[in-house]
Amino acid sequence: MATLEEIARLAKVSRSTVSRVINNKPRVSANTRERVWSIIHQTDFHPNVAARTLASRRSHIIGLVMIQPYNVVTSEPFSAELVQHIAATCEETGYHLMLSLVSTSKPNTYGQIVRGGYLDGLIVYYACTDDSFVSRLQREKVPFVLIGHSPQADGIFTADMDNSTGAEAMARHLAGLGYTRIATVTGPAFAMSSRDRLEGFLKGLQACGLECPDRYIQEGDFTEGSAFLAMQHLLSQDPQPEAVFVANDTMAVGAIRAARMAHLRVPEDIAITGFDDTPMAQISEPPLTTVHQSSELLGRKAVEMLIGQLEPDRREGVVKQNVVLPVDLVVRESCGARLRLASREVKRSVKEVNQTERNPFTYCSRTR
Amino acid sequence: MATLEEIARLAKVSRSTVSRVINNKPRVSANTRERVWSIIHQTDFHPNVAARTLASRRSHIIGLVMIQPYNVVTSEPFSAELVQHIAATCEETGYHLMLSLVSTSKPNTYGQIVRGGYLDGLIVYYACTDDSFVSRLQREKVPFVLIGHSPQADGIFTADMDNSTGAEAMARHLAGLGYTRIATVTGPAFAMSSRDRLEGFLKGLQACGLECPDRYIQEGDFTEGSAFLAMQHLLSQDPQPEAVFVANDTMAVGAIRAARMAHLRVPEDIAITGFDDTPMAQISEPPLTTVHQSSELLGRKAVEMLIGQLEPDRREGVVKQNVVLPVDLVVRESCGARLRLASREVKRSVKEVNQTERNPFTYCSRTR
DNA sequence: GTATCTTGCGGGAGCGCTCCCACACGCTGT
DNA sequence: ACAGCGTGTGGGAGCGCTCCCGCAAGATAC
Repeated sequence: MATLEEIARLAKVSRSTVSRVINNKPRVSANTRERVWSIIHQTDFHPNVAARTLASRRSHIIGLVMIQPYNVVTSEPFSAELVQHIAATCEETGYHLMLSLVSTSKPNTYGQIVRGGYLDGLIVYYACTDDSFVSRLQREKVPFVLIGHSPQADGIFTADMDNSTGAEAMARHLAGLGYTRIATVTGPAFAMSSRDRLEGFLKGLQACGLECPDRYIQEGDFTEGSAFLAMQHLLSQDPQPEAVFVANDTMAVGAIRAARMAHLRVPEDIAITGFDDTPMAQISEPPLTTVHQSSELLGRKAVEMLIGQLEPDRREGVVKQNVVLPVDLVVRESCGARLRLASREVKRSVKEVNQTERNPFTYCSRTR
Repeated sequence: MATLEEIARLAKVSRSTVSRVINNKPRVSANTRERVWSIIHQTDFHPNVAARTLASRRSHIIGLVMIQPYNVVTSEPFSAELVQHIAATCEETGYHLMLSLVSTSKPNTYGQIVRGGYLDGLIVYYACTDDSFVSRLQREKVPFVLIGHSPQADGIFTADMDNSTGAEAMARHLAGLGYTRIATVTGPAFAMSSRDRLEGFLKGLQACGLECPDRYIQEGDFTEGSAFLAMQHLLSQDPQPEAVFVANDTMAVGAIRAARMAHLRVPEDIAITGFDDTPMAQISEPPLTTVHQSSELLGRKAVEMLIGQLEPDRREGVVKQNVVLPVDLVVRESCGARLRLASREVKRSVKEVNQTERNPFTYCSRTR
């Protein structure tokens, strides 16, 4: 494989000049520049990345760290899509993406990944609330962006979906339809997103003058099976809930299955809603009312924020440290209007609170 | 960040000795070895990867190349899982994984990815039948493993699921249940796996003395929507098929939806089967009879085969060039026994052909 | 006319490793 | 006694780049 030296020889210039041409640096005459490029193309020359990295201390590689087993790519379609979009955005911006699965069971991978010094920065997809990894990155001043957020988020860059507002919108939507006994199946407690969704949900209910007793709150782990069990618990309560906000689509499908098994019709006998708007939400029977979040937006934003740190002059506009991306409520058939209509106060409250929203969400009916 | 030099100074030895210790080379006294390791641990030293790569010409990074848009991670859960397992296996074997999405629209990424010379090898996840990328790798003698297979597969390493045998088993299973008018919704024609599945399906029918007229063969593109339309075409045929072999689970769900819309019950009025055994297959109503393939097995095998090429002495046993991994027929509720029983000849044929199988598949009833 | 600046280019010194060779030392064999 | 060998260690060259400095030649200023 060719080297800079060789290209220089062929173009009858020096190594330095070839380097300047390749890196688009000034102080090369148009003539020389063209001659060098032509040789480069002829020989299909690509500079050796290792040498370049060693000399310049920039690898143009960013690492995507996913904590295992929580972020198992496959466990939720949203993660899979996210990876996809992060990879695509990297490719577009001239970076390469290194995929690192960090196991919570053997945390020694930190050194391997970070200290080798060939990653320009990291995107950390960190569902957990524990954050020794994150605080270490912060201490060692490694450039990184956290997907999600952290309790002590001062000084770190984060990009997150607005889980809280999404859940809040859903609670208000259900209240607005006239449901009063509204339960929830949450995600696992260690996940920040679970907490946010629960918090938003409760806040939304409260804004509508409704309450959610503890027995109406069941924890799942984002898998279909866990929701099946959680739902059975909810259905055994007296009185039974009229609507259930399930913290993701996969689990919502499990909840529907449990409802069916108890001979309940959805949405006539019980309303069930999801979160994520995965393809499954459309296919499910009935199609799920859910909260749409854009993995593309999140992925792009995260990469953009990281590159903003790495290349200050490439930064477009002001970069916020903590970005929260808007979500959309998507109304489908899995919850219908209650026969008994919502009380006047609730309606007013729904309307009112919606108007004073910081992160405005749009109601859109996406049916297939 | 520390360097070898510094460690050497602290341990009162030379750079060379530290290097020998780190790389586990012989000719270092136990005493020195221990002293050096202790310093390394104390300082949390990790050798600079770029320098190492430059000097040794081995990066311990392998690239996973996925052709876009066909291999969109998200489009099928199987791909997402595969990526996951490849990444995990790399991590375990001391390699790192670089994720490269190659767009078919701008094929110039080849140089970027391969010619930079910092990838030890590639795993190419290449669903397409076109293979300019592959033949170029072969020409330039880049070590790689192809997931799937290629028409001119001589001299290249491939790992693939036994799509053909899986589809064949499914055809025989349906025939054995007494169905005679069996149709299929195929995957896109450009994908090798689509072709293999169709081929195996037809072969299986033939072995049972059944035929599949062209109008019973509809092409989909592995998405739910495409199968919905394809199924509507099939249902408009006269006579209607009694059973439909759909080339993946996602599409099978779409086919069921179309059947329902035509007021047909599954499996009573029409049997529908899938392929892949994704989580959806269990959740679907009714649960899908499908073909299980292990993304873990495939991912591990591919990495293993690549490392076998990169490090001949690490190779365990004989390495086959073209590995075909077995699949399992999984019987669930989406196809039942036909009222009219299978003819004696068909039964005999099913039994007979199953016994002479090269890649034995197991029948297992996985119900939830 | 000399002094100063600009533009275009070349050469040298690294970046932090690996790998080869040299060399000192203790051991065995004749 | 000395050659021959294996073992532990150090030093130098080099991997293929980038980046700094130096220098020639022309342009501009006084």
